[in-house]
Amino acid sequence: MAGKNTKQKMLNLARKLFWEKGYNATSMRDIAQAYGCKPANIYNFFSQKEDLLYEVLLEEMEQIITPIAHLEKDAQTHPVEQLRSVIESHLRITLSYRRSAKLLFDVGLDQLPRQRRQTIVAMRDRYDQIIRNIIQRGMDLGLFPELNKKLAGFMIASMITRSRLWYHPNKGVSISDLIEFIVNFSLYGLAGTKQA
Amino acid sequence: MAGKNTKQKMLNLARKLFWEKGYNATSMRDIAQAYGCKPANIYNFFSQKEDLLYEVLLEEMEQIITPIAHLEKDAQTHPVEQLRSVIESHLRITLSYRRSAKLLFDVGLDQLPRQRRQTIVAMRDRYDQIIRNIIQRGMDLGLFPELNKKLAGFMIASMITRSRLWYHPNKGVSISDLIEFIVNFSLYGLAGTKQA
DNA sequence: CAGGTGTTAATGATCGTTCATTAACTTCGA
DNA sequence: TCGAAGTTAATGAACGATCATTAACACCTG
Repeated sequence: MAGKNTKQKMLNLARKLFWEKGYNATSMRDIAQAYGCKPANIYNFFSQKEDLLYEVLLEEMEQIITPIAHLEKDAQTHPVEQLRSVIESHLRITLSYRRSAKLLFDVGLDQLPRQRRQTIVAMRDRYDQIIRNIIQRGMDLGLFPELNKKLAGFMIASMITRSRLWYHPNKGVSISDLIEFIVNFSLYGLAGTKQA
Repeated sequence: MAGKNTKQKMLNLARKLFWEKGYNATSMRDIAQAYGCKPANIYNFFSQKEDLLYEVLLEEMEQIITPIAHLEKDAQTHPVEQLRSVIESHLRITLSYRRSAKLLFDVGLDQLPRQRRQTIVAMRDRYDQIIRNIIQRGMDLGLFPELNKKLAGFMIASMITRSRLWYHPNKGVSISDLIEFIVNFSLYGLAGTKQA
């Protein structure tokens, strides 16, 4: 009855702890204690610790990609508006666990076996591709000069991803402010950067 | 006799392993094996594993800051040239261990006790301050509009830092190319971003 | 001989995981 | 409707592995 609920609850606690303390630094005992049970009990719902990590990373990527998947091939919307959508969506998800200061993603990927890692990496690649497509459309419209799409995409993603490390709310900069800042910075950066 | 040499050699191997595998994933056995000795032997030169980490992070920060320390108060050089210096210096050091894919810095800081962590963080803050000062000079000269220096500094540092994760040489983009790209991207981003 | 360098072995801690067992609750056939 | 059977969730204890670290002891060189 409460089964599905229990599992999701455990997963949520694991996600919280993973982000706060890192994957390896979070023990099954930690997760059990947070839930209020014994470590062994978690194995009724997840067969390995790694399963928890995998589901966390998978859900994270799905949250990031789903809202912008339609931008993969969208010749209608203005590229600038598309870029704003991507940045806003990604940044809001990134900062939704504001308390955390760990880049779970970077470290956690290595803990997964090859197949699972490839699944996640494929999603990340798809994210990168969406950004590059948008930039390409901007170039086609003459909004940006010819430039290296890959590099530009990495720059934008880097600014978003690392904000998790330094951003704190209630310091005069709202998330909306930050979105606006990165959008502007990116647009002008793109517009001015003429290089392969 | 070979004492100083031995210690430095161990430290270099530890640095290499820390960057490649991460701090916690690197055991004293790993370091000992890399050097060709037993784990206990390392304790003749370092009293704790943490000492190795501390020295690695300290040297890293010194390498980053020393070449640009004079830019903290330099009213002579053109701000654009100053920014280029910072980006070039930081990026070259960041990519000097190209093989590594771990952001040792982010994860490693938490492993240090408060005082040591504060030492490192103070150096990082000083780095941030240098960038902000440069941006301020650019604003004073009217090169950039009034903008949030902190945010802008974080953006630039983020692009540099994360390049360690994705950059691979021999893929058509040289380090010089990348420097040029980030400099341009930053300059135009700064020039166009009018926001607090 | 003295001291820096090495070895072997052990310590205590923590980790992920497994196991047998139990309690509560649901299901279902007679 | 009653009770056997099955399922789910929780428990405490233990296993084997690995970790950083230390102690006791040998070696070699000056």
